[in-house]
Amino acid sequence: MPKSKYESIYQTIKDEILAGNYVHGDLLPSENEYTKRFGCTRNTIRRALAMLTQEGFLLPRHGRGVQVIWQPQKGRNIFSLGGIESLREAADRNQVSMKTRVVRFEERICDEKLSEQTGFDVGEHLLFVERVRKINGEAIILDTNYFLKSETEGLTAEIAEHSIYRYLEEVRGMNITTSLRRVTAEKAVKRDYRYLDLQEYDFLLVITGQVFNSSGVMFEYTQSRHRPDKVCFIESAVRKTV
Amino acid sequence: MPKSKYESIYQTIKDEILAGNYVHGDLLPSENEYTKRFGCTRNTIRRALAMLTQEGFLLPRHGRGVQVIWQPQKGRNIFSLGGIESLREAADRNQVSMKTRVVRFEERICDEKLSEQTGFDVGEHLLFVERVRKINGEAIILDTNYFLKSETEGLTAEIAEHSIYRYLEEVRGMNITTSLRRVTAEKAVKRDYRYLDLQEYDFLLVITGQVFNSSGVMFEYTQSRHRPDKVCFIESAVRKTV
DNA sequence: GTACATAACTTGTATAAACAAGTAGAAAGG
DNA sequence: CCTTTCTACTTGTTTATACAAGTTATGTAC
Repeated sequence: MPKSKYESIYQTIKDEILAGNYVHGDLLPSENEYTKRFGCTRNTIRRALAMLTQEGFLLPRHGRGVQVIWQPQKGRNIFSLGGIESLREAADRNQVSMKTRVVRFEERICDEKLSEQTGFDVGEHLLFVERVRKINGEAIILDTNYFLKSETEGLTAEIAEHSIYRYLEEVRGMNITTSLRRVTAEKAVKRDYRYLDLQEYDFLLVITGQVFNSSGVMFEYTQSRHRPDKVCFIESAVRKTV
Repeated sequence: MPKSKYESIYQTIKDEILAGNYVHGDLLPSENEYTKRFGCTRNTIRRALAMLTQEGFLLPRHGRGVQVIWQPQKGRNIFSLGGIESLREAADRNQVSMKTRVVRFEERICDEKLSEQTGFDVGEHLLFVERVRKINGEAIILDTNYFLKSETEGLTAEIAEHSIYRYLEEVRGMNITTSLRRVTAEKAVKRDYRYLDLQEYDFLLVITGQVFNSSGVMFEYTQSRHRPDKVCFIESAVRKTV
């Protein structure tokens, strides 16, 4: 449950947009109308609207109002880059069935080469998890995670089959706060061919990420390799008018 | 020049981080210290810091302070997905030489199929521009743009060789405000092989975008096809602590 | 009728202030 | 010496208010 006012207002308005209450180009109710409806100040409303703007739902226009520019995408499964969302959460939102198979689950000690790749310190004890994600029956995604061993005590392969994030957040009470992601395209390697239904494709869309918890330590390095026809990543940006 | 206080504070602090005044993990001065330094309220400081957090420079930690988590990347040219930045601007920032060659510059009328792809209305008069970008001598990027003809009167092939955005903003006084971007990986097609130095690669990292001006009309559809070894896109995200 | 001023909206920026909640170190107690 | 308590910090949320600036429609003067 959202704990703050602006978060619950954000969620409410977002739900209304996703439900199709507004068509592309419509103006939202004005900020003042929202203050009456939600019983709060303009600041709080503006904060919620700013989040939705950041995510590409809205286009505020000085003096006129706030326009809804969201339109549902079709064809590919959409994973928004705009927020930290686990694959499980994204799959639920896209209403697709996702099955996870853990193919490797072992402890590793970070060496020079791995440190270069992941950003962990040499000698650090890591938990290495490799998972295949089946979406609607097809093996589409190969997920590789390195977790800081010390922060993931109690994590089992069985839990990894479901949602690791849910475990870390709900059971261990960890707060995942910030992540940095890089998007690249890469040639398929042996492991991709071995585990994924690549069809005619010999390349993958790769999302690499470092995740920080609220203690400020980087506790996860992730690589997510996607068959390119089934996914796309969306992002919105707001240019500072110079 | 930044017109608002929070923008100039944002720029000042960002410059200090990029200049290397703080190393990975350092705490920034507290918000209260910044209010004294910049002579403004905490809200204004927080707004500037929020932007830097959004871009992945900072990790604020409740009760402790704001940690700098930025570290310079190496290897690939980085194009941040976090802001609307033209290729020319990104190239300047990465200090690489970029040459642009216009290979097509013609008027088109939007038909059914093009409308499906770009989101423009059928019958709309469009300006179609195709450009090859050479970075450090290699043809790396194939750029395809469809502009609303009515909004780009006076645009010539010669201007397109430089920066279209600079022209639109400085000469035509247009404000580019919001863009929606999709990231995918796609198989190379004939035109890619014809115009780009693809080397052994047979696929591309593709960024597709719709750009809205401050009048709220979508006035540009962009597709940018990149040889995958030379670029990567980075993005930061902040998870709402549930 | 057309042009211009005006009024009533809208969003954008900034200040000021209060309290909540997390952190860390000093002080006090055993 | 160790533990607990308190205090002084930090960031996080929210209210209230004021004014700036862009848009639109209305009404007035010509």
